[in-house]
Amino acid sequence: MAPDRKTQCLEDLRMRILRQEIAPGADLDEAAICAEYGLSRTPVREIFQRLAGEGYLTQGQNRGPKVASMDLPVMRMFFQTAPMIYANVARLAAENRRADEIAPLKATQEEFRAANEAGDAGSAALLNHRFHRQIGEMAHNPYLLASLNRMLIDHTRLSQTFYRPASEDETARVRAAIDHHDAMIAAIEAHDADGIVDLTIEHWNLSRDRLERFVTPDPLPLDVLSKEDRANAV
Amino acid sequence: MAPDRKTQCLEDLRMRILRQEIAPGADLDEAAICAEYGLSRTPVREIFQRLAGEGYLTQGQNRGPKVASMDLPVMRMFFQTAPMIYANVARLAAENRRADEIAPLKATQEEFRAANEAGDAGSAALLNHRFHRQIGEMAHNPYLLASLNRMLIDHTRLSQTFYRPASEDETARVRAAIDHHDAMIAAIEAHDADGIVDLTIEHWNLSRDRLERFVTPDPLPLDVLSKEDRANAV
DNA sequence: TGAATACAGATTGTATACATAACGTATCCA
DNA sequence: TGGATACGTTATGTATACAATCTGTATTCA
Repeated sequence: MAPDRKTQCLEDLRMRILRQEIAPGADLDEAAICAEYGLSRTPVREIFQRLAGEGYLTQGQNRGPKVASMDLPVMRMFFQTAPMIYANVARLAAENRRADEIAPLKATQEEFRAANEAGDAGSAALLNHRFHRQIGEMAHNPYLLASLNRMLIDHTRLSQTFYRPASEDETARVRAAIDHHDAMIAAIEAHDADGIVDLTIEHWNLSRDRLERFVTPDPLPLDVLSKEDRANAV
Repeated sequence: MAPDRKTQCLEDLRMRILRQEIAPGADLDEAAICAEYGLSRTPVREIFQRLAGEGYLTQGQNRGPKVASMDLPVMRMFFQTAPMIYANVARLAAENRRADEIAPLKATQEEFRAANEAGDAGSAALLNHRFHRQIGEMAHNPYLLASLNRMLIDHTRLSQTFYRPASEDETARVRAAIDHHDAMIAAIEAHDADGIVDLTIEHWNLSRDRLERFVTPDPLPLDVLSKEDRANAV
């Protein structure tokens, strides 16, 4: 069916951007995507418009779409803004959630847990994204949801770099994140607004630590490279 | 030129929605707009996509675009969320504004002042919108800007109902709002973050009072309608 | 040699024709 | 008379052809 291919294309692009399979700043080849999904230009361009509206892409005049960049000033804003948005969204979710929204959240969490146990880092990051987006929807606040969704795009893209196979230390952090999610579900279900704010801050701090650890890793030992090695290294 | 008509159409639609010339919840007639602006369906549909991304419209499957509605639950969220977003955006604007962004803001403010002095309520509301959007851009925070722009859409639409010719009392409030803007410009220019937060909260409180006054007006005097009048009134 | 310009190819924007799906209406049958 | 169904109309989605714009390259002239 035609609409299936279109939906497929839309979701694929979102996923490929979130997984950094298409890098920030890269521009998309309209013709190639048309060919890949067997769609004509019209629906593909519509998809681009939509993704631009969601913050995945940027579009210039007479210029192909580019994947939204993640430069330093924006990253600073990300770290500055995230806790406020996350905490407020979480509070509203606990206050305003509907009963029928709990089950889908739990389902996502189980998939998230399974992906982590299977060591599938890419899927885990995507499921983490879905988990937090679902909480965002439970807040029933369209204004904050707009911010949240944009933050999650960048958060997930950043995560791609560190959800990958890692040390024993990192596995412990992943386990902690999973536990946070479980506790957050319970708090939302119990309408515990204050509880989920604390949990969210804690969860954010964990995530921020991992991100910072990636951005500023331990420096290389100073004496590892001999003079010859450096000469060969270019 | 063709791109002119397209830009014109885009901006006209934004304006007509903000002024409530097209009511919340109303659906747009694609064919009529094509005819009105001499455009084919393709660019018009592109405009719809764009406006949907910005939050002016909502689009369903196999269903024409509708102007974003403003129902009670969303309005509650509006009042709950606005001060937080406005205050934080203002703070960031004071911290991050570039020198060349001050002049355009002042220009808008002068237009705003002129529109108010001319008694042009509709234009004043639109210029107020532009003023606050410019502050949003000066924050250089794409995440919060997404929230802010959505808030401003609804804020401006709500304003339409009360910027109209009013009592002496109301003119005083308009003057206060203008003064706030002047003070806000000065604070941003001086990088006075704390100052602009206070100003923004004050400005919001003024706006909120006017909105609440409109939503819950003074009740009619109980003894005005005689029994006969009431009989005729239905 | 260097810069400017003109051209060719590719990319993006627009118009139109066609396909498909939703909607209202009228007709038919129980 | 009530409801259901079939049909025609309208509206929405898609494909394709054409127009305009941009980009890189080669050629020309100072």
